[in-house]
Amino acid sequence: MSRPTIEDVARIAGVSIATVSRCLHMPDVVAVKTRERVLSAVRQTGYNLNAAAQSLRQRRSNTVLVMVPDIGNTFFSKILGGIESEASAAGLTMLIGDTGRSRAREDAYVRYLLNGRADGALLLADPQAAWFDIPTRNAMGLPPIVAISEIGPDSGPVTVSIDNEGAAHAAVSHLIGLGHRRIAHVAGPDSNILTAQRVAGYRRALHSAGLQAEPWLEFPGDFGLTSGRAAFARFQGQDQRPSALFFANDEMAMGFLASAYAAGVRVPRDVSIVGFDDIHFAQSCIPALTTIRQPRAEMGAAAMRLLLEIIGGKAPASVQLPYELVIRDSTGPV
Amino acid sequence: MSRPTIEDVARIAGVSIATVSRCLHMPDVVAVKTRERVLSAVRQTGYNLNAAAQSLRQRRSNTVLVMVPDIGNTFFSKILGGIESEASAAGLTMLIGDTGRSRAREDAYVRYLLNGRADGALLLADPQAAWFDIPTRNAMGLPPIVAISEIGPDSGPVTVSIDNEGAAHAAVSHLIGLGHRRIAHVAGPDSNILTAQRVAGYRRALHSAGLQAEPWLEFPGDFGLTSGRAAFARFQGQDQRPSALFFANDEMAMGFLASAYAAGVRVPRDVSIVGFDDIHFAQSCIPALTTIRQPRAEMGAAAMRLLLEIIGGKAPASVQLPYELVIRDSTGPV
DNA sequence: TTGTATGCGTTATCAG
DNA sequence: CTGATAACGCATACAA
Repeated sequence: MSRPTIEDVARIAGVSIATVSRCLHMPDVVAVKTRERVLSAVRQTGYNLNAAAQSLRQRRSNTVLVMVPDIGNTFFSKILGGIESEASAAGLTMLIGDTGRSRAREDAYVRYLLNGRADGALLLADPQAAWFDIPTRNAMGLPPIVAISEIGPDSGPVTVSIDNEGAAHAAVSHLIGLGHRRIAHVAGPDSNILTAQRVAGYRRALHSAGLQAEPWLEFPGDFGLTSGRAAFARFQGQDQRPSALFFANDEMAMGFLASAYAAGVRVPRDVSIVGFDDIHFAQSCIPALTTIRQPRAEMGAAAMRLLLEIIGGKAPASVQLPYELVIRDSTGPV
Repeated sequence: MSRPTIEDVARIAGVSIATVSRCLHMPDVVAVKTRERVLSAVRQTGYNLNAAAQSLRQRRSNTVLVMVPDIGNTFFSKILGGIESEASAAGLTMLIGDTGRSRAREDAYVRYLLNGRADGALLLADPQAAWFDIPTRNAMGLPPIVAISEIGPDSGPVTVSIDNEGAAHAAVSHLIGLGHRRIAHVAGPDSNILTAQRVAGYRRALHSAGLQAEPWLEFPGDFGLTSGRAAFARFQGQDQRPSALFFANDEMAMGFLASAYAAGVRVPRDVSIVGFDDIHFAQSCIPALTTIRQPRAEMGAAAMRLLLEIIGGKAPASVQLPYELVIRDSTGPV
């Protein structure tokens, strides 16, 4: 048997479909007795609104799509929490699409958006394609997009971010303040816009202290555990070992910590470590990780609010939120 | 300006809307010249299908909804990967809904499903409500649901899981084999069905070895880092300290490890630790964590395949997948 | 190979 | 307060 429609309900309640619809959306405009009859018919049939029909008629879906590059990356979870709370407060359902940084999957979600299944989107990563060009989008009346964090300042879309360069500067300055002079940086992947910003902050901090930025102190990385382990191997192989390392994210720092521990290199006695992000596990690293906290829930919430404004016809400006240096046990004096 | 419709395309291409539709869905049935005219008109207008209209007409949405209890829990990411690959192979878009184990949010996603916005759902957690009662659902022609892992055997829905009791038994037997006799278990939350299964396996393993299951060796927990730390506090406060602990998940084990390290208690020298799940960070714990690996990608893929079968009208049986005891460095002889 | 016409289930407008 | 009816944009059966 097939799904009951509004018509089935109407017939059973002995009213017109218009009245049923009103009972569902503006209950107080219909007579109490009628309303009761209708609602009872709704229960009796197990009726549910057909979203496709509703959405076709109303020209909106009451859904936001959040495109995430990698759900497995714990960094994103709290952002999602912030988004969700704002979204549901506005009566929207938040749906997450995991692009896996794959072009094909990203395309699939973009199509989803273009097909009108979401009223707008939040983008948590550098898009693989340039489909999001804002002027074009707006001209065509397409659903708006707000980007979070991993996006360049000139990319077009409205953005929520922190001052990545400043944060990197603060992290490295903390190490310098502890007396470190030979400080390495383990960078993110070249393809990621954040990488350049954090490298720039690292270099600027060195310069501010009258230090040279040495190429051999800039380690490659890809945000993964393994590249943290690789960084340790490289660290250990060097004649002039750095006394401190600043990592472009926490996960790489954790990989380094694991390798260091196994090799008998102690943190912070032998080397100081600073991460970036303050992910959930940073507090339970051994030792607990000094890192840059991004206000993730706030970032998500702010982005969602921006999106709602845009949907509402306004044209808000991008937002920059404050970061925080969280000093734990992985950093110490030289 | 508003979104172009199929009619705009038809007008510009000088054909009927039926032909446009055919160009999009059955291109080879339309003359090459016509097709070219149409596709060019599509490009020119920037036309995109209206999913609501299509879905209303076709009575399906080509979408699967995956309900996750907590996106921040790294355990779920690989499951999602497995689901995604099967889903996209079948031409379906995978959408993730994060219920946050909240009844209200779960309801929102269930409504989403009931409203026909997804053709089926995958449930990665114990539902908060009993809305998923299968016989009722099928009778009403509602979208099918397949559950993964965290669900009781009699709950109704088709399920993909591992033998949790057997896995717990294997973990504890491993400890017993190493000579441990006083073995504690840090359990999951009572509300979670897995908790009882793993406790049962723990007890059975003790009994098999002629040991008593002592209530004071069963620690409460909630799957969070903090309850792992609490377990350490309790462990340290005991007169007769266990020589080994089996945790109902890796995250709690990690919390324990961090506290133990800080207190100078060494693993596995002073105490052996076994986790459950083999999450991403398990290999980078200090020391690397012995744990039970669940074939997460496979579980996701299997669940998706089951769902597709059900959507296709079949009535497949539940599936149980093999687990694996991964022995790393956190367990050693007494 | 193409066009015409109908209906998918709602919401909103307009009368009554 | 309630009912009839016209879109919404598309896919498809049927006719040409």
